[in-house]
Amino acid sequence: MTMVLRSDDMRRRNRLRIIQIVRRGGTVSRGEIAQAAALSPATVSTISAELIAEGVLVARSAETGALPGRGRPSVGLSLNPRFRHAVLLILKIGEVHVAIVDYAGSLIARQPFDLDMAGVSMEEFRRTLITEIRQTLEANGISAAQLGGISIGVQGTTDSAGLRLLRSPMTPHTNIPMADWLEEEFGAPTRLANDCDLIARALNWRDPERYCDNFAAILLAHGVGMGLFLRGRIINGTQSSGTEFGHMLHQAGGALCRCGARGCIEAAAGDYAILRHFRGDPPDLKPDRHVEPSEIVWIADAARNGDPLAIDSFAAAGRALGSGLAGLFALVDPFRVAFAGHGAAAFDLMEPALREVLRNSNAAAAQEIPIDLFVDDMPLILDGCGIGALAEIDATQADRVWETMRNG
Amino acid sequence: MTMVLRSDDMRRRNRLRIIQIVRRGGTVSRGEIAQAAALSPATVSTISAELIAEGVLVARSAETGALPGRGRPSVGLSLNPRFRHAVLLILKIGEVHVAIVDYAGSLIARQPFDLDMAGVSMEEFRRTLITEIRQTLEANGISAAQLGGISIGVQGTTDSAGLRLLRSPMTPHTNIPMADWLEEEFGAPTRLANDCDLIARALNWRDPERYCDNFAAILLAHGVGMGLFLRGRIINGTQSSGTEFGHMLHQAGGALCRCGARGCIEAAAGDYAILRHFRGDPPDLKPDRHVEPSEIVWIADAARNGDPLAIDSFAAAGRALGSGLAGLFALVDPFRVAFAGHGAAAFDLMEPALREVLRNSNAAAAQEIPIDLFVDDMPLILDGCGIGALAEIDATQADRVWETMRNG
DNA sequence: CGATTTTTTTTGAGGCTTGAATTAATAGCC
DNA sequence: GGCTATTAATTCAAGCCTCAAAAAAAATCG
Repeated sequence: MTMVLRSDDMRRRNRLRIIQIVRRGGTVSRGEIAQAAALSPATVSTISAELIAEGVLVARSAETGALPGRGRPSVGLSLNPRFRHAVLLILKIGEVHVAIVDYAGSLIARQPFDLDMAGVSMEEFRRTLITEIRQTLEANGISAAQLGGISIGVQGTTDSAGLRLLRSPMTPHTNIPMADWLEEEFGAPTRLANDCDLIARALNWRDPERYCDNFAAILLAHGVGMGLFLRGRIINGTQSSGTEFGHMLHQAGGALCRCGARGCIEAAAGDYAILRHFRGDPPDLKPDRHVEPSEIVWIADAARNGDPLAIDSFAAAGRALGSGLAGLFALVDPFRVAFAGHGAAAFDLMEPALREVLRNSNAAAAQEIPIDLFVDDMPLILDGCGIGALAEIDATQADRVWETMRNG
Repeated sequence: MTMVLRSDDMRRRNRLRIIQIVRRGGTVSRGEIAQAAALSPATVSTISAELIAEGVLVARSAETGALPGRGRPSVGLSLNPRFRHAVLLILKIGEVHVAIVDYAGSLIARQPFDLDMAGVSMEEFRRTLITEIRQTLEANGISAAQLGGISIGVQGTTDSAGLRLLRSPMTPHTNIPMADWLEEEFGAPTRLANDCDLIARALNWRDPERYCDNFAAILLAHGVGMGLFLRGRIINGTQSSGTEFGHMLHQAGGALCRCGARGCIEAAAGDYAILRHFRGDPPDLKPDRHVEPSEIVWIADAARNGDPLAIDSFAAAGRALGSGLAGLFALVDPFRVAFAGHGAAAFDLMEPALREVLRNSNAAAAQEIPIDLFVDDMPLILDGCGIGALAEIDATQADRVWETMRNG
């Protein structure tokens, strides 16, 4: 019979639920799963046997001893790290990181290499990516069959489906079909995501208590980006990914932004804006294409030593960020904010101005919002990228693989 | 056996799906339902028999003849209008509308009455509502058993759950537990919703093609509110309902708003703001508590006759609205906007300034957004309120009512 | 009036989940 | 060491649910 529709639907959901519980819990006994999933022990037993047979889960090999209890000891189930692997690709200005995570989420390889996307053709870019991924896979002995997916974190906007890089400060090329490239080459599902969204996802994964329903991750780097969660769901553009917080208007006719407009938040709070302000350059000076993070550190030091221009540079950045946040807080009430990226190292210099703007804003209680700092954004981006790739594989795996039912 | 968990879950979903298909389609045959729901005819037959036995659906009583085909004629199923009724309560400044809809969505009664919420105590307010609702129910012969729910549309913000009116321009009272009042009194589930959200919901219901994933409804009246859909879901505040578009900052240190802050969008685009501007009153003059819509019409006529101050009043309003929209468009890409309320009758006077602001904004293609006008907001609010109440009843009805299985 | 056509219902089978019973695996105690 | 108590996991029979196929129903057409 071909009845594979409604009934299997239930099974699919329960399989996925069990996988997710194990992913979240690390090592979980069947009984604990049953409780967490609100399923009967019988069902969990059946499904977990299936998942073990398919190689998705593994049962504890009888160590991890010293259990307190008296009766039959419970057997911990965990994700089989070797079931699948995912390739993570993090694109930054001038460099690319290739990483591999196993199915349990451990980073088993990470390889950065220089690549100036601005200076190469699309074809060259494509080939370089493929070569580097292939090399990393081979160096770690990952076969094509083991590759469950590729996840890419980028600066810039992608299409809604996460298949194309529409535009990015990293390159003058637009509408780059990166997912198609890699899916064709490696035969594994590939998705792009905005780096700020990945940071937000990583925070949500790492600390679901703190970063649950409503919060934003703001990346302070050369530009300014935001990943926004409202009511537990990530908010994206209607046509594209990412919320373009950095290009909301801060000041009409204000400083020149990388995007060509004037008065964007980024044009006051991005690295180049702080540097431009500190140098005393005119606000309509064309933004630098790249600023060494060390320069920002240097300006921050100057500010901490009392340099008035440096102090004012960061205050201006704080005001811009505050004004953008005030707008959002007016719209949807205040929420928790995490600042990430090397700019967060100078957040103490921006915070007074930012809080001042919030205090004077229309949103009640906006000045009270909790703010967290994560200076090193790379671990978060990798984390978020990995979570996304693995969740995708999990979803695939919810559909039962019939062929594994062959012999024994 | 008490096994009522997983298996029934599937049935519940399919019941709900069928009810929703009939609600959307009006009169639908079993075969059409099967196709729309991607269920087998057998399943639809079983479930619809159940629903008919429970009184949720009714089969066409064999008129509506003149079917073209040859074989057995299909039997149209439709919602049983008499299955349940819902009370709708629309609160406006100075007046309340009580309405009753039947289960099929027809408005079967509507009664406005004057009530100055600002001038009465909470207790008095409660009693008046209950009295009016009771009268309307009795006048239409609706028993308590037939009352499936109460839905309330309000200006102002409610809590996330839709149980309390947190604050509203209609009254100085705050945190009014309206849902508790009426649930206690009438024994029917009661929910509050912001009027702008209701307008957005109504548009989405009426024309799902046009108002589908991303759009906003902006209510132009004494104040300015917004109901926002992103990715097909309504966006609300993190602590409260409604997106407070009207209180986003338009101009730092600008005109005085009803909310006490300065420079809100509403303080330039609300009725009182237009009137204040036209009169030449200082922008920090305390806003009027009420402005007759006819005054706005009068000013609009003046503008159309060339009065420069009137023209400028509406231009200022258009600029404020444009600046708020530009901010949102920068954040999440441009989307379709519907303006509702009597202020929309003067939209032609605001549109040039609004489009001008968008044209100069950072959001690409923002000037191209389609804008629709709905001068009469009341039908939309009633519609949205009714849809919401009925959807709630549908969801309840998805759980099978066992007692109806008694005899025959 | 019977043949044809289209819709709906009935029937039997397969899947899924569940509570209860059963089996498995360990610690404690004499 | 052997027995009992205890807890975890599996097995089993039953109840739902959906589905495909067959049967029935209700028209039209010739």
